[in-house]
Formats: sequence, C-alpha cells, structure tokens
Amino acid sequence: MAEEQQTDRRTYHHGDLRRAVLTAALDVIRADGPSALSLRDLARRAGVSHAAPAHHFKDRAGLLTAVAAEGYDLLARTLADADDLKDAGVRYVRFAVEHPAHFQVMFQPDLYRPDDPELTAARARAAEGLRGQIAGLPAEGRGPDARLAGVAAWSLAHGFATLLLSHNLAGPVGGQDPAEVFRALAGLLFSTDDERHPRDPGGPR
Amino acid sequence: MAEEQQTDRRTYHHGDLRRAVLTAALDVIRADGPSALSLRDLARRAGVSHAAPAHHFKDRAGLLTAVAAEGYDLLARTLADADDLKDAGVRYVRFAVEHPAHFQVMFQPDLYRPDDPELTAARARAAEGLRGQIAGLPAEGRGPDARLAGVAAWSLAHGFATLLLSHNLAGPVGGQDPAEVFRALAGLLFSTDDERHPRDPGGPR
DNA sequence: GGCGCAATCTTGTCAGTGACAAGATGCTTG
DNA sequence: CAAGCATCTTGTCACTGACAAGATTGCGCC
Repeated sequence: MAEEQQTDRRTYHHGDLRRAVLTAALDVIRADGPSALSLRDLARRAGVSHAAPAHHFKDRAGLLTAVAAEGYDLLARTLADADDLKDAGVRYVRFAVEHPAHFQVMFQPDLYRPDDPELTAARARAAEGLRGQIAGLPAEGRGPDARLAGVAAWSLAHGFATLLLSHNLAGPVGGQDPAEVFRALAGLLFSTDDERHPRDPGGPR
Repeated sequence: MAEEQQTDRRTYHHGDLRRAVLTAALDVIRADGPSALSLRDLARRAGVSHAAPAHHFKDRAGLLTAVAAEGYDLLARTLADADDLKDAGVRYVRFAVEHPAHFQVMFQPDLYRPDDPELTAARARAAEGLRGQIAGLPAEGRGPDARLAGVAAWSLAHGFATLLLSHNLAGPVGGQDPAEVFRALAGLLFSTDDERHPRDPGGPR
C-alpha cells in the first residue's frame, strides 16, 4: 500500500493530497488514537514533504477539525434516512462502529476548532435529524418532556457507542452485533410496555 | 508566579513530587485536555528539573496510567456507597462532573497502559459496585435480561456524562444541576410503570 | 554516631515534532 | 502564451519525550 503513495509519485503535485492525508489520519487514529497523530508521519505516508499538509489544513487542529466536520456530515446523512427514533439510535451506534476515528475526534472538542463554520453547519444538520425523530415520537412513548426524552435517547446511544469503542463492553456484548444489542437496549427505554417486557424476541418493526 | 512551588523550594528533594505532578496534570487536563499535557511543563510547575517526573511515572503513559487508576479508585469508593442502581447512576454522573480530568482519561485507553495491575484492580472494584446494584434490582424493573439492564444503565449514565463533559448538552440541560437532570433520565429507564407514565394508571407487567 | 545504600533529583543530550518563512514548480485562465 | 495562483519543497527554530550519567539526600543498619 505504501508503494504507490510513497515512491511512485513522479509529478510535483500530488493530485489529491488533502484526501490522502485525511484517510491516512483516519487510519492512524483508528489504530492508535488521536494522540498518535503526527503531521510529519502523515506527510511521509503520502510521499510528500513534511510541510505539504499544512497548506491544506493549516495545522494539527485544522486537520482534526476537517475530520470532525466530515464525521458530522456522514452522521447527518445517516440519520436523515432513519425510520424512527429507535432506528436513528441503531444508526448512531453503527456509525460509531464503522467510523470509529471520526467518532472519537468528534466528541473531543479540545482537539479541534469547535467554532469552525463548516463543522458547526454539519453538526447542526446532524442535530436536526435527531430532533426530527423525537418530534415524531408518539406522545405516550416519550414521557412528559420531549426534550428529556431526546437527551435520554442520545445519552443511551452515545454511551453505548463510547463504551463499545473504549473496549468496555467486551464482556457483556461478547461477539454479538453491536447494532442488534443496542436495538434491545432501546427497547428498554422507548417502547410500548409489552415491547418493554417482550415474550418473543423477534420484535415488531 | 507560583513562588512556593517554583522558587521557594530550598531542599534538594521536593517532598511530595508525585502528588504535585499528579495534581498539576489534572489541572492541565481539566483546562485544555490530555493532549495539552507536557511532562516538562508539569516539571516547571512543580519547580523541579525536566527529568524529575520520569522517576515517579516512567513516561507520559505512566503518568496517565496513574491518573486513570486514581480515577477508578475514586469511582469505586463513590459507587460503593450507592443506595440503588439509580443512585449509582447519579453518583456516576456526579463523579464525572467533579473529576472531569480523571473521567476523560479513564475512558481513553490509548492514552495509558490498560494492563497495569493497580489500574485493573481499581477498575474491577468499580465494576463490582455496579454489578452489585444490578443484582439488587427488582425483577420487574430490569426486564428479561439482567446483563442487558446493566449495559443500559451504564450506557445511559456514561453517555450523559460524556455528552455533558464534551459540552454537547449546554442547550437541553441549561444551567440545571446535571445530577438532578440525570435522575429524571434514569426515571425513564428503570422504574415502575406508573413512574414512567405519571398519569397512565394501567400498569401491565 | 556514622557508614553505605537506595531513592530522589539534576544536567546533558538526541531524535522527533509543529509551526513558520521563503523559494520552486506547474496548472489555469484570460 | 504569459501572468497569477495553488501546490509543494527546503530550511529553520523552539519545544518535547526519552534516556544516560552524575549529584544530593534521607534512611536503615551496624
């Protein structure tokens, strides 16, 4: 994988350095966490000089801002297609599992610039998706305070995803599909009461 | 500027350098996150030479391992006094709010050495506290699978705490006491059904 | 009391890093 | 085809973590 990027580049310009650095960064973060990120290392992986990435991302915080923004954008697109609140939660968890590097960075605001316009826009889009699903909840299913229900749903999904990524649920969920486990969890929170104490696990849709 | 720590130390030995470096580290993490940690900066704050901390913590990972271990120990002590599962959740959230630096480090295993014996012991103690509260749950309150109920409770508390610390709940919870807000959240998850639907009289089981 | 040892701290050093400045290269557009 | 600009390179500086070797001191033990 290193060949093409490191040595085969004969042109002065890389072609798509921004994307190359971003994906390399995601690889490193997924493997060793954001603290293992080194701009110079990313430059080496892309086969360019040590100062090349700075032109696309300004500095380290800029790179991580781009990662977070891309993450919020991906999340927003995922949530936009959700059927209901439970499905949105499942998608939230699936997003975290499939894009762990994005997810990790998104929720460590000290790593990037939280006031970046592109990032805040993407984050607003993601939040809008969640808000919509909460508004669509049946009145009996969400308790007295819709805002509280939203915080509860988000907390449950976010906590499950975070614990999963920090390897704290290896015991309880074992080798099962995280999204399916979370579907069961969500059933405990928001559901009709018979769904809450189910007789048959092959639940309704 | 920091007279006592920087200049007034007349003895060759610091006295309690380990504690001094640890608290300085917690200050920095609370203010700017773990990525802003610099061993040399901590040494300066403690008024010792740049290599002094290494003798107590070996390296950066060693320092953060000590922080995480101390965090798990504090958490275990807090959870040990809990009345029930809901109270344990409230204490979990309160711990995160009162010890944000510990909490942040604890759940970023890539920052420290997760197999450190002292740390794993403290973590086991904390987990034991949670497990005990789950076992004490009334059968109707926890659904069909106790393990699932535990994951749900932990996820809810952990997600709420994490979102809180990453400044993602500034809008919804406003200036309210986080612990109280969480108490309401916990009411949505585990409760008798009439507590869950305050007006709804029919409590099927 | 004092000797020796180990813990603690200091000084010195090296490679790696982020950030910045100034120059080289080549695409693009008028 | 020439000017302009985005892209990339080379060079540099202060800072950092890690390690090695020496200085200082507290402490147990005779």
